[in-house]
Amino acid sequence: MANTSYHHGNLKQALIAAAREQLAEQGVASLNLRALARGLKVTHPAVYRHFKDKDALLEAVAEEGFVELTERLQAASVASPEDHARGLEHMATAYIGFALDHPELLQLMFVLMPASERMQNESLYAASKQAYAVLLSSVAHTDTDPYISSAVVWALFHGLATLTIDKQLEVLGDPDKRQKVIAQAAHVLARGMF
Amino acid sequence: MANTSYHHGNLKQALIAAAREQLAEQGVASLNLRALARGLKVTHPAVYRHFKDKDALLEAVAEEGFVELTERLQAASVASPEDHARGLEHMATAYIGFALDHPELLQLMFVLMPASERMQNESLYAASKQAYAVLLSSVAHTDTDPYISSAVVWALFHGLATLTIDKQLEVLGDPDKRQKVIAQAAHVLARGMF
DNA sequence: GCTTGATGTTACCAATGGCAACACGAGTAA
DNA sequence: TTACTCGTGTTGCCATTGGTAACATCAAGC
Repeated sequence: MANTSYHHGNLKQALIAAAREQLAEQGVASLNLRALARGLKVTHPAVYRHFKDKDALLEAVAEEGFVELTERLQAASVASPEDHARGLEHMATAYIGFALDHPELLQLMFVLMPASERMQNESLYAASKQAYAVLLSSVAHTDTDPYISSAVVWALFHGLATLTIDKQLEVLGDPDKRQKVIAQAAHVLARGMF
Repeated sequence: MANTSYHHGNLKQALIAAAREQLAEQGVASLNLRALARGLKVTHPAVYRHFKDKDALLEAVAEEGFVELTERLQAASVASPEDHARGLEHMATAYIGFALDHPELLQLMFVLMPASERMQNESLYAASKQAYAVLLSSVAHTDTDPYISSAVVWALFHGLATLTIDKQLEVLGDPDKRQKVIAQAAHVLARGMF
């Protein structure tokens, strides 16, 4: 369809893409539907033909985030299938790399939406489950309860990622030291669990 | 001063307290100045006599949060000064306890405000530093660079706390299993670092 | 060509953060 | 006592934003 016509043609996907852009550039606080619509040469109520409300659009964005996070974790986990310690480091690096590339998106995925809300959106919930599944399989060979181990791994990764975003620790600002922290984290996990 | 008079008497503190309440009960999304003011029998522009804007009020709330978190961590860290592994477990329990008691507050403290903004508020920044200092001192005796070690510890604690809030992991929903995860986390840290 | 359904537009509303001008009232000095 | 002043609260207003309802337009099938 030509975008010169009355109808946009692919407004739904365009909205998600535009939302990701504005999210990355201006943060979630200043993300508003009217600006999105304006950017797409459309009036703002048009959004409601494709999304129930603002949250629904954000959920679609978050879902894309989980898909991408899953891909990165997957790629990292198959990189060194033998060496578990190194595998953990690769996954940690992947997780934090995602956080560095898409800080606002990660916040949206985890914080902006209460988990209860996330679970009511079937496809979003499925996407988040898939990301978790990668981590779960990475500790499947451990002695201890994999659910407990995976919680520890996930928490450490997630904590590193969020602290990196928040710039809470100066250490994580310097890429060199950041990698040392990641290595240390992977080391600690490996020594503590395997 | 009597609260029957034209002037409220202690509006600033009352606002902070009311904000904490509304934060805990309804979440940050629906926290609005007009409702706060209404609850205190005051019109909403009165808020601006005590806080530059909404963010300034939220920063004051966050600061109280950091003070309380610091107290809890401090209490936990002095509980078993000899046994480092047990000390870590106590601190983790304290951190997650705080997250369970004040989930929305913790999110406000870390997520709602970009770190850059936090650092521009001197007393808020100082309060957050103090919380970190407790953790830093808890790994001071380690061989490895304390800044790197503390980053790992902080990340693991923070990750556990945020995942608990998000109810991301079912494991963390059951108090019994939650304690197992905490124990495992402390165990991993202790084995990996000491 | 006419109808129908999907998609966009126009016109509106309520809630909210914030600003400006004014009002009150307690303390101070004459 | 009177008058001045400053801190604090109020009234009235505005712009932005999410959301709804009624109408308009286009594409596709009959």
